[in-house]
Amino acid sequence: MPKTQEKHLFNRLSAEKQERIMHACIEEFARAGYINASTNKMAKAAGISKGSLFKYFSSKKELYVEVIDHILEDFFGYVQSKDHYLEEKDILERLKLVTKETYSFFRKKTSLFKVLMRVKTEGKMNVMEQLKERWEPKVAFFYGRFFSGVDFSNLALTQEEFIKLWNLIDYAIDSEVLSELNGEFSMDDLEAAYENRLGLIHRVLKNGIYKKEKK
Amino acid sequence: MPKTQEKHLFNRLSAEKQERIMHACIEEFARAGYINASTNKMAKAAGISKGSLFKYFSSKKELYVEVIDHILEDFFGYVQSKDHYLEEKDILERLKLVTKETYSFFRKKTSLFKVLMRVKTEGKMNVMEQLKERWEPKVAFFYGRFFSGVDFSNLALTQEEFIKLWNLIDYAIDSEVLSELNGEFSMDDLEAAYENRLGLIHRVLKNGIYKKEKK
Amino acid sequence: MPKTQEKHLFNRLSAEKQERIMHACIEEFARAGYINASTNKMAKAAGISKGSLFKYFSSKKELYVEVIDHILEDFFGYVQSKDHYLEEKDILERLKLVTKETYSFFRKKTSLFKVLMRVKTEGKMNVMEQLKERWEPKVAFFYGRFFSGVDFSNLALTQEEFIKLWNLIDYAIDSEVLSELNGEFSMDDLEAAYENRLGLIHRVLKNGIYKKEKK
Amino acid sequence: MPKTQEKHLFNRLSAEKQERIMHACIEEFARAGYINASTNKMAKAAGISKGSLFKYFSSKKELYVEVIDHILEDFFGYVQSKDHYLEEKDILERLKLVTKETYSFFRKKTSLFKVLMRVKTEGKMNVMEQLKERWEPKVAFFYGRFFSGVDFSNLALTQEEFIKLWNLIDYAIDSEVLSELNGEFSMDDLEAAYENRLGLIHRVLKNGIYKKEKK
DNA sequence: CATGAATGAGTTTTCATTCAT
DNA sequence: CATGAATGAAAACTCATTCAT
Repeated sequence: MPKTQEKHLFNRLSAEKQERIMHACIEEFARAGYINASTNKMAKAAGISKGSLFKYFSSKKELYVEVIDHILEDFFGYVQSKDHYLEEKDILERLKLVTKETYSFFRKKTSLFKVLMRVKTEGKMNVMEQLKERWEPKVAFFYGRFFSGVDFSNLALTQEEFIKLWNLIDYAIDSEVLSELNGEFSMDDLEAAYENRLGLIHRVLKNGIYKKEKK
Repeated sequence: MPKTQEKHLFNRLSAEKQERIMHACIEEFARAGYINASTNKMAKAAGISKGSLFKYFSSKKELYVEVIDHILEDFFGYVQSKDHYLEEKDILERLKLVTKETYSFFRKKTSLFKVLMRVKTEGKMNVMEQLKERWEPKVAFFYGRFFSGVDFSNLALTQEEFIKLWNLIDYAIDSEVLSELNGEFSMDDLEAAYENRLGLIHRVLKNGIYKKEKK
Repeated sequence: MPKTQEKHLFNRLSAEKQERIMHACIEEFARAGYINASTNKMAKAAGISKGSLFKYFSSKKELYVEVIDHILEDFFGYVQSKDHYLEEKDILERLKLVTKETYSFFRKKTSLFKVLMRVKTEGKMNVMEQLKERWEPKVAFFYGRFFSGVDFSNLALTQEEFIKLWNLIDYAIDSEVLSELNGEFSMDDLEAAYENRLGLIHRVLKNGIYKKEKK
Repeated sequence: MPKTQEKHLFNRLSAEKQERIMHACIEEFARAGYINASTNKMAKAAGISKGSLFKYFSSKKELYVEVIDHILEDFFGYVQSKDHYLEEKDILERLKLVTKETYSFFRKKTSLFKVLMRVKTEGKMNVMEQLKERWEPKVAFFYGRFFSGVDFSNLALTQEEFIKLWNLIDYAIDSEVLSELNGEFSMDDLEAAYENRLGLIHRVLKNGIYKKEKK
């Protein structure tokens, strides 16, 4: 008795087909957001029938969850593979390196980025509930890696507090950027908007998060 | 004799009815955001006909603008009336006082808060254009007040930078709170979520925004 | 006991007011046609309330009938006052003169003309039934005048046949002109379109389509 | 194997269903004209859902174009199949024959006739633009046939003038008939109304309105 | 298993008509 | 008598989801 029977129908498809479908769905969600995204267009773009799409994912909402999960899998996989930042011991410098990697990942995958930003916006829908279950362990693992080897002795914040702060910063920048950039934006626009804010934030963080130099 | 003749049809309704309609619309916009809000549901909830709703507001977009304007008017009016914070000269302490007033205003008006949070993220729609015209002068006036009498000589940030930072903080907290609290949330939840973050932020700001003491 | 009690409420209004209302209605019907004409706009343009408009005319349809009647009254009155054409004894020449007078009447009253043309188009509605009752006697009277003194001895058609032919010509030109000119048209456009066709028609009326046998 | 894959969804339906839908739409357009025709009523009458109707035809406008195209296809196909009139060399006699065939076609299809009459008068809408593209080549082909073998040497009109005249006659009769017959009319009524006018018209076309001068 | 035609409740908006004041 | 706020049926059109083939 194989225990794959509980698995999604979708997962039994060939990798190529899975990727094709995911790609089509991501593009559509990125283009239009959850509500306005058309499952019809997705099916057409993926070259499958509407019927099949709803066989693979029982509803639009579930599809959304899977799409986001797929993106996160992709992203965390990438970040994990780039761990040269671990050599940098200063936490702020390490943060800058990770941010840079994040850019370089999303630069070629703008659609993924758009979908993720939209998720935050469309928070309400209880989609989020289902997402968190999957999201959190991955995030926890990532944080574990990020902080490994960091010396907290000269920091005024605990690791937990630093994470909380980091989340806030992400949210802040994403949201503000999202409301500044109108719908259509290039990754260049995006990076410019980021740079605009990150300098200030880092300056504030620097003179705040470290213990006051004595004397 | 005021010349109300040119005023909106809506404004001629009894205060009770105006409030009933506004309330219904706010609840619906809070629940679903601009795009998904249903004018049908609003009319039904307000106990008026679809026809009447569109007599009062010529389109869904205009309705949205008026609703938000209504909320802001309400909010800024309240904040303005509470200006004891001006006595506090330290900017961070002053910020805390203002934030506290903000809480106490929105505590009883969770829906207003939700609508405003959504506005920020629905940037795209050209509704925003019309909103900005009305919004910005009010915001500018508010900032003018907030900074009056503040001594910048011991601050490492310009007023402009401070505003930018403040905006980021607002966005950060709003967004994170929004995605943390699922749809239905009490103002207690909200305040708890805020407190959770504000303490940390203020601590970081404190040791960062002031010039390093020499010696 | 005055017998005005059966009369329309409308007819008891001052001549000035009647004219003001009629004018507003005509302009609106001319602008938009029966279906799309807005009774709201009429009332507003006439400076009366919607309620009053529907007191004066029990429905939009009845209003339409009255408006058309008003126009025809106006037109037939004018044509009657210009009877110099009676001096011309040749029927075709007389017809040309009358056509010319028709132009000169409508040139200053394009809206009246538009309404009349539209009536023909929107034939179906049983508005027509009610109209005919009023229309026909006036038309009969007009025809009586038109033919007075005409020598039928050299005509191959009876008076009745000539009238039938005349009607056909009017319909033909109006309809074709209407479908050629797109909604918005000046009286110049209109006259040009007419001239374009009338020459041919007169030639055929005069001689038929075959060449005259020589000799 | 014809490559029908690019064809309309509508064309893939069973002939019976296509006919049922077309019939319902034609009846509705005939009843109410383009603007007032209700797509809801059409769907209901055809026994299909609103959704399906808009799957088959992407908009009301497109539906209208297709309906008219359908009628014209039908009509021109019929006329083409009946070309015995080509044996008649006199143009007026040939015209009579064609007119007779036209009757016999529309006798059983009154609604088709009504729709076509309405099209002519609803000139304004830019629907017409799309229609002309399809209509004109068919009409041109038909005229080409009609005049083939006709001797113009004894005609006082050019072919172009004759066509213009013919159009006028069509418009005249259609319009007058339309306004005479109120909404509901049988094809018998129609033919009677036609006969009533055509005899006169042909007489005038032949000789003009004046008696022939004695030689 | 895959398909895609069919569905119908839903959307925003309009406007002739009524009726309480 | 005059008013004009209120009504609600109707319009064209969309789209996630189902189910017979």
